[in-house]
Amino acid sequence: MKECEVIKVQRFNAEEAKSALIENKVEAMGKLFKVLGDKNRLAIVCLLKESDMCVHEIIKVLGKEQSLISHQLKILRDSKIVKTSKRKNETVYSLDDEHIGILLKIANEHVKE
Amino acid sequence: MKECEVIKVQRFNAEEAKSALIENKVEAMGKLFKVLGDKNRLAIVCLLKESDMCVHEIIKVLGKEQSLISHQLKILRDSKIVKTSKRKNETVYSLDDEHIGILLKIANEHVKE
DNA sequence: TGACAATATGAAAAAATTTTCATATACTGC
DNA sequence: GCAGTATATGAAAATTTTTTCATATTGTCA
Repeated sequence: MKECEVIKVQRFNAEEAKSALIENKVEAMGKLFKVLGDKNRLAIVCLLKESDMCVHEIIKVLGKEQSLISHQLKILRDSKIVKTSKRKNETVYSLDDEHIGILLKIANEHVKE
Repeated sequence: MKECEVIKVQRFNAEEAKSALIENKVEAMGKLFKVLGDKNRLAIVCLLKESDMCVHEIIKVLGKEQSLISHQLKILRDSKIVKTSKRKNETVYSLDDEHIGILLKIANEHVKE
């Protein structure tokens, strides 16, 4: 294969580009985006951005099955996107990290156009 | 079902919460995150953040099949995350939107911890 | 125009994810 | 301890997504 024009012009170094990818932690970022890329999980995260909530309430607002919400909450917990606390026999969920709120804000701006 | 404690305490209104979700354009945001949630697509986006590139070069850096990259580029195009221009018989890809760069930066910070 | 390089695309195969169903666990108040 | 509420979890079913394979399209240059 012949080297393409752009490479020649930019004197682009493939190895360098690839190591830049590693440094950027593409894999971990991809996992984060993937978790936020499910509509139920994202809805949960958006709700929690407004207010902490117990599982029961999330189920009520989203109108989905308890089991489904519980599974998605586990994925969100495992991804360190949400955290929990206990109140009597309820589990209260909240966002774990302020970055997530910012991420939502930027994504929302992108989508607005 | 009995109303849970958190609801009582916060006087939480489910309808209000649900309409907040619509306003936030959860669905569109979810699609954006989903697109960025694939490791190959995200790798492409990270590369393009550093420098515009033709398809050939992307393939070389990522070491994947031409067809796979081409399919993923189409998804990125359709999502308005990347745009193209022509240079002789090559197609040069670049990021379409400055928000994406910011999004990557925030996501990277979240992941760093 | 013909040959080749670069990229795109449709459809099938392979893999991963989401959702449901059944059931388990844990905690509260009596 | 018992009954009931709240939440979690494993595994199967359903669905979606990713990857591959074969082939098509488009542009360049001799």
